[in-house]
Amino acid sequence: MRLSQYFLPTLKDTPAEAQIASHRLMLRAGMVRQSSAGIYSWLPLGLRVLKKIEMVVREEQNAIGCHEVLMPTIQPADLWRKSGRYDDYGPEMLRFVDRHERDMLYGPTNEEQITEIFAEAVRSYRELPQMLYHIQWKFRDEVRPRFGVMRGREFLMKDAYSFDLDGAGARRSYNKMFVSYLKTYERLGLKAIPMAADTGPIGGDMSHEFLILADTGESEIACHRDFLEMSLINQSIDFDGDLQPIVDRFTGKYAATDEMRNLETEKALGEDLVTARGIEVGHIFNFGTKYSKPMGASVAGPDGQDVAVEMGSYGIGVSRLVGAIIEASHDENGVIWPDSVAPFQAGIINLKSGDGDCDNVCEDIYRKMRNLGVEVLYDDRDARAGAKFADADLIGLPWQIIVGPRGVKNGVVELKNRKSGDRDELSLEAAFSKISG
RNA sequence: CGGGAAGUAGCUCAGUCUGGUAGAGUACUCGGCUGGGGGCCGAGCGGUCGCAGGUUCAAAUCCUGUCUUCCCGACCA
Repeated sequence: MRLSQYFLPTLKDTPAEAQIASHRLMLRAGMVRQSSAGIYSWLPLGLRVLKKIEMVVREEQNAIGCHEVLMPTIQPADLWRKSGRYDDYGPEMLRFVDRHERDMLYGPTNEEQITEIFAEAVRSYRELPQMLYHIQWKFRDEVRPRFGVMRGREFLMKDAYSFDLDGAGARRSYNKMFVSYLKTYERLGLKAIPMAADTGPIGGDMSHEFLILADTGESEIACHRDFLEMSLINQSIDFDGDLQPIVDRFTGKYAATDEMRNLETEKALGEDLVTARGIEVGHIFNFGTKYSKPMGASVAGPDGQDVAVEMGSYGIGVSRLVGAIIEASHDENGVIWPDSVAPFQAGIINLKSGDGDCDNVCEDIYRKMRNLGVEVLYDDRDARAGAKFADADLIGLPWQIIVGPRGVKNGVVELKNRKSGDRDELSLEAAFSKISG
């Protein structure tokens, strides 16, 4: 992409309404613009990041045999009356009436919708287990939206739903999702820690929140030091095998959100206790037959008797992750994207646009990188070097190829790594191999 | 929903206390000089001062109402 032809309205000043780092940087980097409180438009750069996160999430869901669907944003109130939640949900649910005087709502979540779809289609235990997910915009009319896209009213969420014949099956589905989430967050460059969550009236130990650590997190958390070292990266996981050992490993040590903390346990941990601030980026939940019973989602079991299916739901806040990743990874100059979600893998900074030699070298690099399939943003604007550096750092290009008269004369380019700040003078070939490497 | 703050040029803000021709920086346009970390000089463009009432000869400024946004708290299946 040539920057001179792109739509990237970066800001030097921080708009007054933005207080926290991710909100400030998303506005300054031209990723989003606020429409009204908690509702945002996504501009090209922000949308690229959103789509990349979405893609990672999608791939990991597909990898465990969860099938993608797409349910509507608008749902009929009757659906929610069936589950009893129409009255329970409160003013967070945006309700309205269509032209035929039917009560409608903008979905804050989709348990009812998916349960109806499932109930209508599945009759036999032989068709179980089943897992379905979608990535869709939701709306919750928060009393007080804040933190930019992290606590918006309209937000993009991946929500998945599992259907099993019995508790043991539900546990297997839950474990699949649990491990899948660990992988997903690692791929997104995040350290996510699963923490036991309040299961409300359902009870049991089958609910976890996934929190990432960031100094500006919304709540205080505490966990065992070992969590900082745990990783699944480079491990091939057999999702059809027994996942309980992995789940046990990630739930065996102490980890608690604000309201779940136990001071005695923490005292006993001593030096091994870590306290930090966290941002919730996912929540998985087993709720048994809470929806399947009232919504009539039952199947014929092996004995021919109908049984209500055991269900679970599994959410990842996709749009929230954009902000969360920035909170976890930025400096005073701008965003530092993990490679997997960076809007562009590399940038070319032409320090002297209009200079024949510099232009030629940049064009050459630009063409070659595109041929190699590298997503590259070429800053071909007629702007000062300083302005180009500032924008490149602001939007967080992981690799920056800096082309100036000095290097061109010597047949080298300068390669800067956004994260480390390291700058090396290299041949073009060497730079390419570093970027792709 | 309780408490607090702010709405003036695209953006960041001054001016409001003490009423009297609408300001600065930045961005943008044009010209010139520049060219390795958000340049310099000059000339321009750009504002129903959130909105509605009221007081006054006169309101960005005082009064009343209202809308919007932000912050703290409560809330966040």
